[in-house]
Amino acid sequence: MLTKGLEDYLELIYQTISKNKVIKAIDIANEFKISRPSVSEALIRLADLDLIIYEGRKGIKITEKGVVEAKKIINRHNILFKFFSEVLKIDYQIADKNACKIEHVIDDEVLDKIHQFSELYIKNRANKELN
Amino acid sequence: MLTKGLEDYLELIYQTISKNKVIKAIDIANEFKISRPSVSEALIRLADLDLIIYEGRKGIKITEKGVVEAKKIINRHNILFKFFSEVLKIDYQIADKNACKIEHVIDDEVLDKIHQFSELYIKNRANKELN
DNA sequence: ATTTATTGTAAGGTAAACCTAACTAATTGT
DNA sequence: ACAATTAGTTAGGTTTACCTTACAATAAAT
Repeated sequence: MLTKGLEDYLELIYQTISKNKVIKAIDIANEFKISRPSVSEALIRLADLDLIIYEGRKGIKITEKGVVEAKKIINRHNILFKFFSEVLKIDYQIADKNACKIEHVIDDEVLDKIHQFSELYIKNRANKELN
Repeated sequence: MLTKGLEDYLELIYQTISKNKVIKAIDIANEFKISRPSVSEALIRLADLDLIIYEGRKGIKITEKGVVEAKKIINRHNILFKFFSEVLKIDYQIADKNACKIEHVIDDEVLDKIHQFSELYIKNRANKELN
């Protein structure tokens, strides 16, 4: 299973590549304020798990499996972020920071309920405002 | 700062003592499925932080400071548990398990909002049912 | 084209939170 | 009372996720 750190790195890799940008090991080091050797190690681990293809300076590519995994993580993040910011009206930065921490520990069953609840709540609120 | 593990152990110590029961190192080991030496070490650490008074076989006592800290943790747990079980209608066991994990990472600001939201939501639902 | 700066790797270290095995002290059963 | 069991400690080991220092390879600047 993927650790919190690896999930974070994969998330950033996917998001960067999605924007047609290139991501390098040093970008991950800077983003998460960890050393270059630690990133090196983490990337090798992600490659061992077939989530990325890592060829050092030649670049970082994400695999099919990596995309699936990254999307799962981002989906968790987005559900939590939406609930925090739109339902609870929490400031974006704090909503994001907490989504980032909770996305690694919450069970799918709970996440699904939050998702359903959020959608319903936001829809109902919108209907109410029409009257 | 208290780590996840130490928070969990302190929580159990407080809850057990609150019920006028005696808690021993081995109870903590059994509850969390960790070894006796690991508990020994953790209790020394909690004592170093002035959260408990630990005298080996003579027993574990909780300090004023420990009570304050434990109550904070339990409060977080209860807020999350109530939200999960009463608002989201999640099964007790899963609600408890997730509260247990999230209580260690969530920010106070988010917790407060969840608390307010839960109370309001439950109250409104009760009023609706009266009509 | 060389020098300089940047990026990545290798080697080895640290701290946290666990572990096992072996020992000691205290409690319990007969 | 004393043997057996239980509880806690000591000593030393493992794993994970970091770190620093030093080096190698590539890219950029002059």
